[in-house]
Amino acid sequence: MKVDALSKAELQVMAALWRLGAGSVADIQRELGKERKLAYTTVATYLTRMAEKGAVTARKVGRAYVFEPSESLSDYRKATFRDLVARFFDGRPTALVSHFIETTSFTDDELATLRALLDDKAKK
Amino acid sequence: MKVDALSKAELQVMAALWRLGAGSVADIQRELGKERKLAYTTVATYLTRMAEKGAVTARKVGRAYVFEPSESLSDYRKATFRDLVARFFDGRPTALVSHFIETTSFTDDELATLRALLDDKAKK
DNA sequence: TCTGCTTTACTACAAACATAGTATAAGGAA
DNA sequence: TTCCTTATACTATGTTTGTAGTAAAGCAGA
Repeated sequence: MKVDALSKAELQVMAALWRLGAGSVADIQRELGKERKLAYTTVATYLTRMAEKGAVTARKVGRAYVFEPSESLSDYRKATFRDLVARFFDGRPTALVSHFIETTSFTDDELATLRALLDDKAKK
Repeated sequence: MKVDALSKAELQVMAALWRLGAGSVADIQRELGKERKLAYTTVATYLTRMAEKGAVTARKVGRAYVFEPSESLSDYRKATFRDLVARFFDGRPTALVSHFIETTSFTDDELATLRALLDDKAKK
């Protein structure tokens, strides 16, 4: 938990892990390789640190460890946005929604979709 | 600019500065004091670093320097959310709004307000 | 069994960060 | 002018981060 205790580089590793679901150092390095080129041992170092911090869990599978995120991406996202809403919108999600509605330009389709969502909400 | 190049501690100083608009080391230390207790010289060190990074500007007023944010809170907020939208919602603000509408529970009043906002948008 | 890969363990090291002390200068009170 | 009080400048130190190398251990093929 407490994923925002991760450094930038660690977060990127975490992102790769979220994409994979789970994986070994080699898997993760491969997945990262698409955008970020890091030595195998560098990735291993990050993973070890992250395991110490409790951000990932490691279980031995045969010769190697398989790592897994301790927190799901959606939980992380939720926590991140809760923080942001707290910081910028006084903790009121409605304020955030208002802000974005006001400052975004939508297509007619998008407007319709959003309205439908609100109607749904109202019905319940 | 480029406020996300600030470290956590520096960001807190920045937040205090945004609240104040502008202030001397002493002012900022006082403002920070409410949540965060830091030595005067520590605050001064941060401010100096931040000035080097260009995140704040310093002008000598009498004996002391008065610091001022180089980027407004609202610009910072804008940039922050643009990043977040990019990371979590594939760059589509609409997706963010949808997400929040779906996951937030609104009062009737709030729903009405949001709907009114959408109507406004539609009219334009 | 010997030889390679694969993988972990341990170590390294420079840069950035968090935090603050000391020294010194400058302005105001006495 | 002498002495406080502020304020800045410079220095310091422990920690975290970013990045990776080396050594050693285990298993797989020849």
